[in-house]
Amino acid sequence: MITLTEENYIKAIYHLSSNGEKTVNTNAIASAMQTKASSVTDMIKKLSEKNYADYKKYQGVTLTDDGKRVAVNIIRKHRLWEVFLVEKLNFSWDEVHEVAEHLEHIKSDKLIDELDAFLEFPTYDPHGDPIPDKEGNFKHIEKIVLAKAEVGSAYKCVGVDDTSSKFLKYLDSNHIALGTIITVKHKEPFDNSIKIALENSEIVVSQSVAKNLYLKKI
Amino acid sequence: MITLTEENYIKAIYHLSSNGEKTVNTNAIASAMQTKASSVTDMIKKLSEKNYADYKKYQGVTLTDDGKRVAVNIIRKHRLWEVFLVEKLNFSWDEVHEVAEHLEHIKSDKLIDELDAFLEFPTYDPHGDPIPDKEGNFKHIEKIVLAKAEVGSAYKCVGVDDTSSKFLKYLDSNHIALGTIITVKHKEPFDNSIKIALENSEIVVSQSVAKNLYLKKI
DNA sequence: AAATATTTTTAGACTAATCTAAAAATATAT
DNA sequence: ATATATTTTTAGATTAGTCTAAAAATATTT
Ligand SMILES: [Mn+2]
Ligand SMILES: [Mn+2]
Ligand SMILES: [Mn+2]
Ligand SMILES: [Mn+2]
Repeated sequence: MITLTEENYIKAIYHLSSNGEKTVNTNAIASAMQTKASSVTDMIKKLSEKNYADYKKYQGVTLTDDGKRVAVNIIRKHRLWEVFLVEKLNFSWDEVHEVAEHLEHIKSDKLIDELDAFLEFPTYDPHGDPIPDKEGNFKHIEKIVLAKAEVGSAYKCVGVDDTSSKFLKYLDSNHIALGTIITVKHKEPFDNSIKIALENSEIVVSQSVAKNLYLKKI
Repeated sequence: MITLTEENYIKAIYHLSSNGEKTVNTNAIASAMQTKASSVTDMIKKLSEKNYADYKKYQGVTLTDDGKRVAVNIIRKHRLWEVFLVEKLNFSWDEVHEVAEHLEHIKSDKLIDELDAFLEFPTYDPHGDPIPDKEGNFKHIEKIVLAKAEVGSAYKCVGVDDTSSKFLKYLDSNHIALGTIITVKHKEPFDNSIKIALENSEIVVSQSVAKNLYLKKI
């Protein structure tokens, strides 16, 4: 039996290690989980005992194949529920994360497979993140961050790094959504702000915005 | 903050007291919750401190208005999710209970109100049980148990007492569902079995079946 | 290479929910 | 009314997850 808390730690480690590869520090996990390093040490010992993680004292932690499987499955559930909330229950993209954080822990294979079918097997969630299929496979989307885009080129908005309500509402109020076409007009060296052209307007976005918006060249 | 465990106890007390009226014993709760009496004592003390229950030592427990409100809200969520699972995700009525047992604890008013609307405000769940509305109101359905039905009369099947998978599958295999028309043919005094007529068949059901099937005279 | 700073782990304590075993209260039978 | 049985409560442990404070290991400066 795997507990809800273990699942959340495994998911955090997975995200911090960019897909289960590189080792993750205790402090990084503590800050991601909003807890203390001592709690993390206890938990990674447990995950290691249960064979979800490999861990050597003071050397950080990586997920085992079992651990990665668990992580990807929770991410699959999280993202499918997010699609459900937006597509069927009139949630906006800035409202779904918190609820999905809980729904992702409901344990029923039939539930999630039927939900997947009901939603017609979506491949991306409302934030542009790919949804793993039943076997855990998903394609890594080709994307760059706005901060690295080149002046003069046109891009399509395909995702966000920060999924906080604040950031998503900022995008809403500036008429930026997934699929929006953006042309980079000017990069200001002084503060790294960027002037971009949308369909009917030109706006200047700050460096923090530019680092959190994912684009694909078109 | 109310915990998942507290919610489950409150729901159990509500069901055992037939809608929060009469007092409920420690042992009854223990057996409903599949736990020990000593654990129940601890929990009802806590519920009492949090003002969800009234409790005097050795005298059993009743729910406060707050406790009843919590119970009805969980029941509303449980039954709405059951409808969702059957109507949208191809679950059968014997598969929904376990999953709904978990989904009922997801805390989001928007989620449940939008789900209610998405399902077009259903008034009964897949087992014939009424679904409380947002304010907690629901009508008590007029119904009798098959064991008390009169020979010669015709009834409509409107609910079940036992919602176990075993019983529901038994009904499926005998072509009895909500809405099925049943005519009582004979009551056997020897073992209290009952011969009933369905649309195209006559079957004999045992006393245990007769005590768990709810009917409405037509 | 030693001193200092940072990170990580340990030790010990706390809360929620559970358990077993024993004590206390209540109910039932003689 | 007394003895017996049943129910309920208490006392003391246990487990999961968390915390603070101190110790140990590792990393960074000088
Ligand atoms: Mn979560
Ligand atoms: Mn998402
Ligand atoms: Mn439950
Ligand atoms: Mn039901």
